Amino acid sequence: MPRYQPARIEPKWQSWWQAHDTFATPRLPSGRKRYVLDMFPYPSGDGLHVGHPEGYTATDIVARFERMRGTSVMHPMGFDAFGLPAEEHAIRTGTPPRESTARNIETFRRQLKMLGFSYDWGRELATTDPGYVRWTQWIFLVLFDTWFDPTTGRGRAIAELPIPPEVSAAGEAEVARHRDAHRLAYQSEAPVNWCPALGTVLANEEVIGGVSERGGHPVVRIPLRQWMLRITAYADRLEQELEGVDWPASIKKLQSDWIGRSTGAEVDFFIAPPGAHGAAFADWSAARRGGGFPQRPGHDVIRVYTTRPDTLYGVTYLVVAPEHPLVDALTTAGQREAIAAYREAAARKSDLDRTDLAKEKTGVFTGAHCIHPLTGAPVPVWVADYVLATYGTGAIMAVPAHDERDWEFARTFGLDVITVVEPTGGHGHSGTLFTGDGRAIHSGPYDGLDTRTFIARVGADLAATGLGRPAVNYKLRDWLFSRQRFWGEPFPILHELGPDGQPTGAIRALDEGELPVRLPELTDYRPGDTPDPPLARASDEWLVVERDGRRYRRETNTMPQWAGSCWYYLRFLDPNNSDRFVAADVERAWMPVDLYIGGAEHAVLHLLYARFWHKVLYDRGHVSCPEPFGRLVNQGMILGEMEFTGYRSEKGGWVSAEQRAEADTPARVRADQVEKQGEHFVLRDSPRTRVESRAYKMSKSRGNVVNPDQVVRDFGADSLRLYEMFMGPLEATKPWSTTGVSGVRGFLDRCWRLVVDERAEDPVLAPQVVDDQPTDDQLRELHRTAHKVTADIESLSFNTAIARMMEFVNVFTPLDRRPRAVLEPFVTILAPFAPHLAEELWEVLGRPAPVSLAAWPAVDERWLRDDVVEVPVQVNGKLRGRVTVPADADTAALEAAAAADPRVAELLAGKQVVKVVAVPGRMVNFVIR
RNA sequence: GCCGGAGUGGCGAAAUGGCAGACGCGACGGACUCAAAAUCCGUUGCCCGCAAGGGCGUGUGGGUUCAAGUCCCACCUCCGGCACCA
Repeated sequence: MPRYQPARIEPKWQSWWQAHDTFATPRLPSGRKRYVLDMFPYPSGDGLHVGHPEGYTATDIVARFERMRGTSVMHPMGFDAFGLPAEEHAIRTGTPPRESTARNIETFRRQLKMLGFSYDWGRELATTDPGYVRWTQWIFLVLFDTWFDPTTGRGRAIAELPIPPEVSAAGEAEVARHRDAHRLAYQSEAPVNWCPALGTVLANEEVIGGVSERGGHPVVRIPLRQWMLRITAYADRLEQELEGVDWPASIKKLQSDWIGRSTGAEVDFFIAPPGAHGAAFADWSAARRGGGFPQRPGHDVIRVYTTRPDTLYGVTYLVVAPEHPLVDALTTAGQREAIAAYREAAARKSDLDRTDLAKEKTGVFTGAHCIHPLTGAPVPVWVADYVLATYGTGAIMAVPAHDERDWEFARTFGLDVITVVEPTGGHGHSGTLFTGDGRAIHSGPYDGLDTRTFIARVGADLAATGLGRPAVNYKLRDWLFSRQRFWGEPFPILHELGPDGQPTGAIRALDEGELPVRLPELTDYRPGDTPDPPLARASDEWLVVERDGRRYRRETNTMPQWAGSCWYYLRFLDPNNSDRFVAADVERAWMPVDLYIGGAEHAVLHLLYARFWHKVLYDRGHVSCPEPFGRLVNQGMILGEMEFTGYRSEKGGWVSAEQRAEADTPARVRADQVEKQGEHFVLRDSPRTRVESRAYKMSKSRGNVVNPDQVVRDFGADSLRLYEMFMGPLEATKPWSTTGVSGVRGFLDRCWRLVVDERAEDPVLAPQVVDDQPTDDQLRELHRTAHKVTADIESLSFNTAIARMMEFVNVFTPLDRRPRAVLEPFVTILAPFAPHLAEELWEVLGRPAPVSLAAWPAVDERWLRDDVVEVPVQVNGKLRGRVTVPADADTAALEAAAAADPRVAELLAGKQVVKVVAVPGRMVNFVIR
């Protein structure tokens, strides 16, 4: 019976922990605190994937380790439960999303408990809980009540927004409009991918080649009223405050690139009226000289944004985006038809397709010209979709000699190229592409200036003459925050209805006390014929409300899935608080998160959105720190098992992998049918046939998905945990290997036999476990293991920590007398990694449960030092011998001992020793001639 | 195209500029067994050699250094991300 049986001991200790509330966290920490957080999962219908336990085991080891060291540990888990799959399942089957979500959560919870994670389950939450939604909506109201004050760089209450006199003079409604236009949560008409055939709005990634991914129906981009969050106001802080957080440099860079700050200038180009434009331009420039550069461009100019105002003299044409508001006004009669056709084609393409077709530039001449602000020369205006309406001003000045895109466009359409920058130290050939910095030529008064000086000077000159101004732009766009979907948080917003039952355009926020706004009961989740969200079909009972004698219609969009995950780390601290989203003292005591582990797929969006919300809450005084996440680590992906793939021709014969043709079909080859030959694997029976070897991402279609339930059944939860940590570095991508799991299981079996008598009927101590005083060597082994494992957990190097424990077991397994005084501390070291086994061994050793809260062994430095060390002796850098010397032997002693080694002496005989390098405790090298 | 990351035994991997391959898998040999499994012990980078020993070896080519998997330069391959942001 007492073989190591995870199926018996794992459920036993899971129930014990649950019954004893072993991992319950107090409201406030005492002493040192650690907030150890996992990115919570979306509870999909497929259940847990082996990728989940990787990060979860890593944090669990850290949490358990810290607890054993007396740290107050916050280690919660919950579910990111709103989202599309549940809704699509509902459309297919009619099951309400709330039901399928509840079922999926149950599965996830069971699986997470089965793996023995030490979460405080009393803090579990789901983003779909009404008690959670309430506060998500409350935070939305905070965003709605906040404007960004550029003078202080902070968000402030909307009541503090200065109202210009002309606005207050225009009346109450105008003041409201002014406020609405400055809120961090605002409405705008943004283009969306609308698929009439499917009756739904699609995400960009659901549109391929202008048609829907599912069904291949045409998709058009239509403007639709949307909720936006003004994340761009925080762009600078989101970028700059990355400096203070302990994140991988690559993730910081990813975020910084995503924010994409660029500096340059905006310049206005006067639109030449047909006919005599000279005089009009002169008047216009004179007016600008006096009046300055207007805040918003009038209808008489095209405003462009450029990062290279030093190339102004090289402008040969302008381009406006197809959606640019002035296109109609610009287009001449002769070009009207061509422009209309072009714009319609552009509307059919998603942003993704536009960029996909990057090779071939397209565009149409509008027939209009602008006047170059510095030279007065006419410049043709084109419409082309290589210019994005959503970036900068939606219009550019084209400098084909110094911009690759403009260069390609100009070559396609035979437009002029004027060289105005030449590389410093050489002269560029006129009419070629040069995008680097250099020295100005053909640039009037600026000739000879280097690029940087030119940019500064022309910026000042443009500002002085009212023709332009320095400007900053971001790739980051405001966050499109509404979805035309059912399964998300409703907005706590009402739209006022006029006497005719139509919206007046006025909106009002619900009071805090009215939250949460619950989702209405619907029987049908299907999309309709219009882009109206499903909630628009709710009964009037839900939809229409009266407040203060006025009628309102509820907002029928819902929030995107990101909303719930933007602040869950705060709610975990105080999940049942019904007065506040988190109590202030609790927040101050636990925040920020000390260790945050999750997949790299959230490197940009989730982390950026959460940081944005956090900063707004910080500005408004609701949280105490500006950044939510201190140390961030991305676990790597776990791939399927390594596969060998051969190729067969149509006739059925093998084709070597490097010669395969399109028509050849791949075939799985078993590992025992191949062998390595040089760089490649070949078929054993046909050594000239190469086969491909690699591991693939796990996917249902490939059939290489590993199911954690199955692994637990076959090997136990502790084996799964330990294997995932032993596979390699946490952050690396690594292939699954079933034999690897069984190897780790073998180690746990050996741990078991180290302590337990396998031949006895009951779990009793092995006869080898004795009360002997441990020897010095045994203590050395123990303390070194403890020392190494401690350091490795702190650096998240779990694979080497486990290797060290294996060495320990290898040392003690052959011993007939194993001192309890060494085994007991070892069991505590094992506990964070294989907690169920450790609890069972602890019990067999007769110690009071739980080992999970036992003290982590103290390391005695004394046992880390060696008395004697063996150092390598090199001659000319080649290893020629080893000598054993006292650990504290100095350079001279070391050199003498090395020279005395017979083999070394032989090699040195008759040679001239040019130099000796002796590093105490490490090595000796004789350089001879 | 741009930006990351990675290339080390048959495989997963380890290695503050100082003995390359710890640890695990696999393989081979041995003990136990009627036998097998399990377990325990041993061997295992490649080549030459009976051995002692020697040579080669961390994607490729150069460089720095007494000493390079590790630092520098150039290149190749694979993986991931971004992709007309003016």
